[in-house]
Amino acid sequence: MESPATISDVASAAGVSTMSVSRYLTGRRVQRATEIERAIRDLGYRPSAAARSLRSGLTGSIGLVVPDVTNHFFAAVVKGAESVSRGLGYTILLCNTDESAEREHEVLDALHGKVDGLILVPATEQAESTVDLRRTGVPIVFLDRDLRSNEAGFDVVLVDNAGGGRKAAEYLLALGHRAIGEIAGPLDTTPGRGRHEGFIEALAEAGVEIGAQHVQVGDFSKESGYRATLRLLATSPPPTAVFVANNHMAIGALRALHALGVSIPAELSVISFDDLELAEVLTPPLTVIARQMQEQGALATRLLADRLAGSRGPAQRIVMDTHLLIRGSCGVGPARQAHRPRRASKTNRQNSTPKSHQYVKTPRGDHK
Amino acid sequence: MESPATISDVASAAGVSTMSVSRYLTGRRVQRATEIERAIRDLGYRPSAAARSLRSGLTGSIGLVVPDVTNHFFAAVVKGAESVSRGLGYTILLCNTDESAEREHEVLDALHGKVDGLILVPATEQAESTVDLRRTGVPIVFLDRDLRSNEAGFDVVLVDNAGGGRKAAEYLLALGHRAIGEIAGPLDTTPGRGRHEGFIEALAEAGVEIGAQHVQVGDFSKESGYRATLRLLATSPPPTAVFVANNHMAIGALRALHALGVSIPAELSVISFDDLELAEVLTPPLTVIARQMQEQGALATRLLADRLAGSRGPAQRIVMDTHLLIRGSCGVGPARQAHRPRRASKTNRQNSTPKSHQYVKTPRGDHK
DNA sequence: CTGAAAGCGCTTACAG
DNA sequence: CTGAAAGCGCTTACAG
Repeated sequence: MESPATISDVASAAGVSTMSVSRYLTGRRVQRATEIERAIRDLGYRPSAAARSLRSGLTGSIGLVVPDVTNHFFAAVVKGAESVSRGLGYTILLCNTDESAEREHEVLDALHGKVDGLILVPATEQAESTVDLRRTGVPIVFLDRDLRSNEAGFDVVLVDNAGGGRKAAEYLLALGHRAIGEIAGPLDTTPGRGRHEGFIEALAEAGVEIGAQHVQVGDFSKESGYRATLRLLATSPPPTAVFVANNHMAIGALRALHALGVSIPAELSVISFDDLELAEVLTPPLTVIARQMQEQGALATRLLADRLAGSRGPAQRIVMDTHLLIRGSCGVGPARQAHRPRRASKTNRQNSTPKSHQYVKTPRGDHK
Repeated sequence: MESPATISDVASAAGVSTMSVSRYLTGRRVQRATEIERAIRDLGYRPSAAARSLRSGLTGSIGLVVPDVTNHFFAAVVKGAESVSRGLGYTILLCNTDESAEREHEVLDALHGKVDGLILVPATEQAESTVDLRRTGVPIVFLDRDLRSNEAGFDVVLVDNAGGGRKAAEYLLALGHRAIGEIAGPLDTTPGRGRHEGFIEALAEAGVEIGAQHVQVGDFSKESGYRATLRLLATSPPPTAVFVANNHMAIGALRALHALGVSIPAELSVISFDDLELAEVLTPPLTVIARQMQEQGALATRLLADRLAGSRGPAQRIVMDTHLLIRGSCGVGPARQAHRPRRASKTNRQNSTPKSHQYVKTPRGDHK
């Protein structure tokens, strides 16, 4: 394999200086444009990205750091970001942090000097990492999660977490639920805390108290959603409805409910934050708080690109809206079931929940 | 913001030459190691990736080109590749092609000079693109799809598509199905053709013919799976079982069946190639041909890394195994239903399918 | 409009 | 082990 042609090779072949070739490449007017063009084609010349980068200090790349691409939300974010960035001439360097601050640190290290800017879903809200981030020297846009103290003035593209949690609560309340559970995300993350607070606030405003044992905190993983569901069902009395704070925990919750043969919504109403790809073909179809996922990635990318293009001004804080997608996983609660009042049995504890709430393993998948 | 420290700054501060700093950075023995170390820390020195890249001709990055990250299979591949590559010190440049050869061309162009090697899921099998690929000059590993004429000797990491298609067919045959349909992928792609051929071959060996109208070809998208399902159900008589050749078309198929109120597996048995995240909580749980998805990305990355490390030798062709995951979406077919023989009504055409196969829209999600 | 010179920040030979 | 020089392939001023 012969070594690739350089700008000098092109210049010699075209009988001009390297400067003329450089000018031609950047679209400026040159005399011997045709000769240069032919030389480039004949030699198969491609400008060296490394040399350009060294000279200009620019890489033409954007770093995108997410917890986990296999989470459909982040996959959608990546797609939105990739689509916009390609349109603007940037390529995307993708990294997973697996929700680990340590990995995040490694990853930001590995990205140093390889990107002109960063879109980051921080693994932790701790301000400590801010110090590291300022050091990177490149513009950063936070996506979906903020830092606890964002004094550094980073741009952020969030979703209205509190509003989404509130919508979930209000919907369940309107259906007549009063014993309402929550599978919350980590309370030290923006979406975990925001969704939780909006949810709890709306319940409180309606005068509905949620027992401590009805708030089970997970870590946004499927496994934690599964375990939290088991814990929730073991309470006495168990809730008649549950809000699951993200898609992966919802998948875990659905697996647990399926394994236990809990009927949705007859025995438990379920609503999740973020839509699932198969939500509508589940039995029953899952009711969710949805949002525009790809658009969130696209927005963050446009914001970053503006900064890269020199836009100054105060840090932006974009909050995208959520919407309630009513499908079939939430049923009418006790407060609206006049003919079937719910009995609050104070005597029944732990292993002796009321018969109607006993979760027994029943065969599934054999009914039509 | 002051400009970042260079190797010269470190050298001055430590009272040595830039060469000693360079030596120190590459882990070789130096006299004033402690002084250099302190200077690096004090100045917050980070070597310039661009300068290193220009000098060494290496980028420390791998390009990963997939059709669509929001497809769970490719997301898993990305995760596997990212994990392995980070362990080896590479970062991942990710691009989507949206199954378009034109976009693939653009993307490969954008990646030129930014990566040391490429993991590519080619949008098309056409050999024509091979020419372009050789021009890139970097090692390439094909993932999941091969080129029609891979004379160029690229490494490939495939899954046993024909074997998977065969397993699906054999399972449906064993259940007693004889009127079997297929929603195939594009026949000019490796997985599309491979799965189709394995499937058809197994049916032929069993002496079961599949009518032309029972093979509906899609483009691997959800929408095409939806439409193909409608076409399949419009045949007369419709099949009693269907094999869907990928995950996204399976999602589309499930949506169509759900919309039409077709009961699975009573009216139609369904098996898909590639598992779905919610497969087990569907009603009924979906039976699939599964494979190790992340591992496929990881394998391709290791293979590429070996090449980048100088490994020569003939092109490798790794074929990963599939396995049948029996859940609940396939029922017993006519050949094993002695008490309920299936009537082959030659007189019924098109708009007059037998009553038992009339697909009427019925409400869903309200049954337990 | 054009070209000779300098330099972006490193590392690879080459002498000491 | 150490350092002065050269050069990777471009582009930014600077003269003509």
